[in-house]
Amino acid sequence: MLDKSHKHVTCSTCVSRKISLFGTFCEDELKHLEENHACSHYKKNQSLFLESSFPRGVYCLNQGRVKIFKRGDEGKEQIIHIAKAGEIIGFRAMLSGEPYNVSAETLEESNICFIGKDEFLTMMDTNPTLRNGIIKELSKELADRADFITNMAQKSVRERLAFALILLMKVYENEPINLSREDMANFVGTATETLIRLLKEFKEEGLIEVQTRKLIVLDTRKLMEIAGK
Amino acid sequence: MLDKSHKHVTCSTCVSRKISLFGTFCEDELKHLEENHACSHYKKNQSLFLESSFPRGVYCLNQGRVKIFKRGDEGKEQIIHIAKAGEIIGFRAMLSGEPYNVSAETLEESNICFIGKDEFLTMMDTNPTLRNGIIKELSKELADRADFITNMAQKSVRERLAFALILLMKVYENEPINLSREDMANFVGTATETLIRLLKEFKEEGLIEVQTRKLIVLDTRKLMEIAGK
DNA sequence: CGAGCGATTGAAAAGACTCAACCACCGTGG
DNA sequence: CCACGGTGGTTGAGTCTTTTCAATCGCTCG
Repeated sequence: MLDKSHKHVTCSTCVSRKISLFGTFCEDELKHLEENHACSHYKKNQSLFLESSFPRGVYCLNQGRVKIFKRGDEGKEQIIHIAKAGEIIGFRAMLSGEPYNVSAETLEESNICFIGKDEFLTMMDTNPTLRNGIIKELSKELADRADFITNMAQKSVRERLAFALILLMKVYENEPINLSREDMANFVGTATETLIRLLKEFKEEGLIEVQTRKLIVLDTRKLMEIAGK
Repeated sequence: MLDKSHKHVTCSTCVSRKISLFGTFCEDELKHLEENHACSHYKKNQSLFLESSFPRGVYCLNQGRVKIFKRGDEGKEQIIHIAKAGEIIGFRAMLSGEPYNVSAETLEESNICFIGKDEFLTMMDTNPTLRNGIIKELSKELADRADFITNMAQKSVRERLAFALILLMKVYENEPINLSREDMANFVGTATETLIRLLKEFKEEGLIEVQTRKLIVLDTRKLMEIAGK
């Protein structure tokens, strides 16, 4: 595993380059970024940052998946988002000037680069495209969260699970969805037992296929119907 | 009411000036803004914009209160936010480049100024303070919504109501909270009947005082305890 | 004064949660 | 190589919260 932890990804070839906010960087900017970031390997279930601590920079997820969550009163996690390769993590708190409001933890082995606060803010100041990209990103997420709130408030657990599975398909792209039942329950916002019972129903209805932890969606259309609008 | 509708508020004296994102504007900017906005009077329950329509500018709430909400599958409203005097409304969708994801409607008579899209975007481009203020605002709201989601997912209706009342105290400042039971239920995310029963409990416990529609919080501390962290 | 809408109450049903027990798989150490 | 322990997954039963539906009340506005 040590060799993996030293795996070096140049910013020019990094996935985030293609997908993310850094997509429009020119050669010079890339070179600069290259020199000012630290890439490291994370094991499964490693923490990137904790709620209420102070941001020192942003994380660029090159490979792997990361859950963004918040703990409720009784310590139960509510997963707000699951980030996949190419996403930049943790810039919201940094831009708000407040401590983190959520925690982030890897769901699997991951390669993640760290870009310091000053570095990132300077880039934002000097690169209007990046800046606008970030503003757009923030606004879109705000819209997503309004949807999330409405779903939570008005949909049944069954509907929310169907919705969550559709979201998870995008997170896992062509791979099977691979999440612990507890994490999945904490994403849907329900008890683990309830989640398991509903997965069983979906399986019996032929909507999904389950192998232990792994889960494949068979009938997206039907799931969408269940999920509602 | 016609005279009211012609009430003219200069940008220099507008409440939004003091509170909002425009707080740092210099004389020139204010003069410019003054010339390029349209101020109008809204009656109660008038719509500012509808979900899925396209933004043409932003609204500056000078006087009154506005609910920002989204309709779920069955048409039930989920209130995401209640804006009070001084807030700027509707810039998220404008910045995301997508149609509105929520609707906005006055809860009472209001004075609201409209600033066109180009106008607003130009201001953002030329005024870094405004720009940073907006970025900060977006980030903070994102954090608030993560809290909102977690509350919805994990708290009981009773806890959520307590929490909502505390938020509403801030929205209504020193005035009594004045919302229809239905709106309040749609803010808390519950059925109207459930909301009414819980309000009755709170009244019996001496936490609030109720006069028909109007509601005064008597024991904030206790409510906070009920609301939890 | 009457219509109508919002507020309120009651009763029953449904959905989801909790708790407790049990199972199955996996890696470890003997 | 196998027994062991532990974690995560699963099931069942009972309980509680919340919703739903139906009916009533009461105020306000024509």
